[in-house]
Amino acid sequence: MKTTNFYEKVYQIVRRIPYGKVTTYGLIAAHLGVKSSSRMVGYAMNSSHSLPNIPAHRVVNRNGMLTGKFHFPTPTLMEELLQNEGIRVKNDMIINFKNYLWIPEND
DNA sequence: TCTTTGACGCTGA
DNA sequence: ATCAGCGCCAAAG
Repeated sequence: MKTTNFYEKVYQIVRRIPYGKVTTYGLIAAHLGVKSSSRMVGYAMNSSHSLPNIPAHRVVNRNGMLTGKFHFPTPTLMEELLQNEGIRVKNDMIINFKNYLWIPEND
Protein backbone atom coordinates (compact mmCIF):
# COMPACT_ATOMS: atom_id res chain seq x y z
CA MET A 1 0.00 0.00 0.00
CA LYS A 2 2.75 2.52 0.33
CA THR A 3 0.69 5.55 1.07
CA THR A 4 2.26 8.86 1.92
CA ASN A 5 3.52 8.27 5.43
CA PHE A 6 5.26 11.58 5.29
CA TYR A 7 3.08 13.32 7.83
CA GLU A 8 2.96 10.25 9.99
CA LYS A 9 6.73 10.03 10.10
CA VAL A 10 7.05 13.67 10.94
CA TYR A 11 4.60 13.35 13.79
CA GLN A 12 6.47 10.41 15.25
CA ILE A 13 9.76 12.26 15.25
CA VAL A 14 8.31 15.42 16.72
CA ARG A 15 6.69 13.35 19.41
CA ARG A 16 10.11 11.92 20.28
CA ILE A 17 11.55 15.32 21.06
CA PRO A 18 12.54 15.21 24.73
CA TYR A 19 11.53 17.86 27.21
CA GLY A 20 13.68 20.94 27.14
CA LYS A 21 15.01 20.12 23.70
CA VAL A 22 14.31 21.40 20.22
CA THR A 23 14.95 20.32 16.68
CA THR A 24 14.79 21.77 13.22
CA TYR A 25 12.71 21.08 10.15
CA GLY A 26 15.80 20.29 8.14
CA LEU A 27 16.96 17.62 10.58
CA ILE A 28 13.58 15.95 10.56
CA ALA A 29 13.40 16.08 6.81
CA ALA A 30 16.93 14.74 6.57
CA HIS A 31 16.04 11.92 8.92
CA LEU A 32 13.18 11.04 6.61
CA GLY A 33 15.64 10.95 3.77
CA VAL A 34 14.17 13.98 2.09
CA LYS A 35 16.19 16.84 3.43
CA SER A 36 15.14 18.81 0.39
CA SER A 37 11.59 18.74 1.66
CA SER A 38 12.26 20.66 4.81
CA ARG A 39 9.30 22.81 3.93
CA MET A 40 7.05 19.81 3.85
CA VAL A 41 7.95 19.10 7.45
CA GLY A 42 6.62 22.42 8.55
CA TYR A 43 3.63 21.93 6.32
CA ALA A 44 2.95 18.63 8.00
CA MET A 45 3.13 20.32 11.36
CA ASN A 46 0.31 22.48 10.19
CA SER A 47 -1.93 19.46 10.45
CA SER A 48 -0.31 18.39 13.68
CA HIS A 49 -2.83 20.44 15.58
CA SER A 50 -5.22 17.67 14.73
CA LEU A 51 -3.20 15.25 16.82
CA PRO A 52 -2.30 15.41 20.54
CA ASN A 53 1.17 15.28 22.03
CA ILE A 54 2.68 17.11 19.12
CA PRO A 55 5.11 19.63 20.63
CA ALA A 56 5.31 21.75 17.55
CA HIS A 57 6.75 24.51 19.66
CA ARG A 58 9.91 22.43 19.95
CA VAL A 59 10.42 22.58 16.23
CA VAL A 60 12.15 25.60 14.79
CA ASN A 61 14.05 26.41 11.67
CA ARG A 62 17.76 25.80 11.30
CA ASN A 63 18.49 29.26 12.66
CA GLY A 64 16.75 28.42 15.91
CA MET A 65 14.16 31.05 15.12
CA LEU A 66 10.52 30.61 16.06
CA THR A 67 9.30 30.97 12.52
CA GLY A 68 6.04 29.17 13.16
CA LYS A 69 5.06 31.14 16.21
CA PHE A 70 2.45 33.00 14.21
CA HIS A 71 0.69 29.76 13.50
CA PHE A 72 0.01 29.11 17.13
CA PRO A 73 -3.25 30.11 18.81
CA THR A 74 -1.29 33.07 20.05
CA PRO A 75 2.07 34.20 18.65
CA THR A 76 3.46 34.34 22.15
CA LEU A 77 2.45 30.85 23.12
CA MET A 78 5.37 29.22 21.38
CA GLU A 79 8.10 31.13 23.16
CA GLU A 80 6.18 30.86 26.39
CA LEU A 81 6.20 27.09 26.13
CA LEU A 82 9.88 26.99 25.26
CA GLN A 83 10.83 29.26 28.12
CA ASN A 84 8.66 27.13 30.33
CA GLU A 85 10.95 24.24 29.48
CA GLY A 86 14.01 26.20 30.45
CA ILE A 87 14.82 27.41 26.97
CA ARG A 88 15.55 31.08 26.78
CA VAL A 89 14.01 32.85 23.85
CA LYS A 90 15.00 36.32 22.79
CA ASN A 91 13.68 38.14 19.77
CA ASP A 92 11.89 35.00 18.61
CA MET A 93 15.23 33.27 18.64
CA ILE A 94 16.47 30.54 20.93
CA ILE A 95 19.55 31.47 22.92
CA ASN A 96 22.21 28.77 22.82
CA PHE A 97 19.94 27.05 20.36
CA LYS A 98 22.70 24.67 19.43
CA ASN A 99 22.90 23.67 23.07
CA TYR A 100 19.26 22.62 23.14
CA LEU A 101 19.34 21.09 19.68
CA TRP A 102 18.17 17.51 19.59
CA ILE A 103 18.76 15.26 16.64
CA PRO A 104 16.24 12.52 15.79
CA GLU A 105 17.78 9.08 15.99
CA ASN A 106 16.56 5.54 15.82
CA ASP A 107 17.33 5.15 19.51
C1' DT B 1 -6.16 16.92 -13.36
C1' DC B 2 -3.72 21.06 -12.84
C1' DT B 3 -2.39 25.05 -10.00
C1' DT B 4 -1.03 27.25 -5.79
C1' DT B 5 0.70 27.06 -1.48
C1' DG B 6 4.13 26.60 2.16
C1' DA B 7 6.11 26.54 10.15
C1' DC B 8 12.83 25.92 4.93
C1' DG B 9 17.44 25.59 3.15
C1' DC B 10 21.14 26.51 0.12
C1' DT B 11 23.91 28.89 -3.39
C1' DG B 12 25.18 32.97 -5.69
C1' DA B 13 26.25 37.93 -5.95
C1' DA C 1 29.69 39.19 6.38
C1' DT C 2 24.87 40.40 4.49
C1' DC C 3 20.96 40.27 1.00
C1' DA C 4 18.26 38.19 -2.56
C1' DG C 5 16.57 34.56 -5.38
C1' DC C 6 15.71 29.75 -6.58
C1' DG C 7 14.77 24.93 -5.65
C1' DC C 8 12.12 20.77 -3.40
C1' DC C 9 8.21 18.00 -3.00
C1' DA C 10 3.90 16.83 -1.14
C1' DA C 11 -1.03 18.20 -0.04
C1' DA C 12 -5.29 20.78 -0.55
C1' DG C 13 -8.50 23.44 -3.56
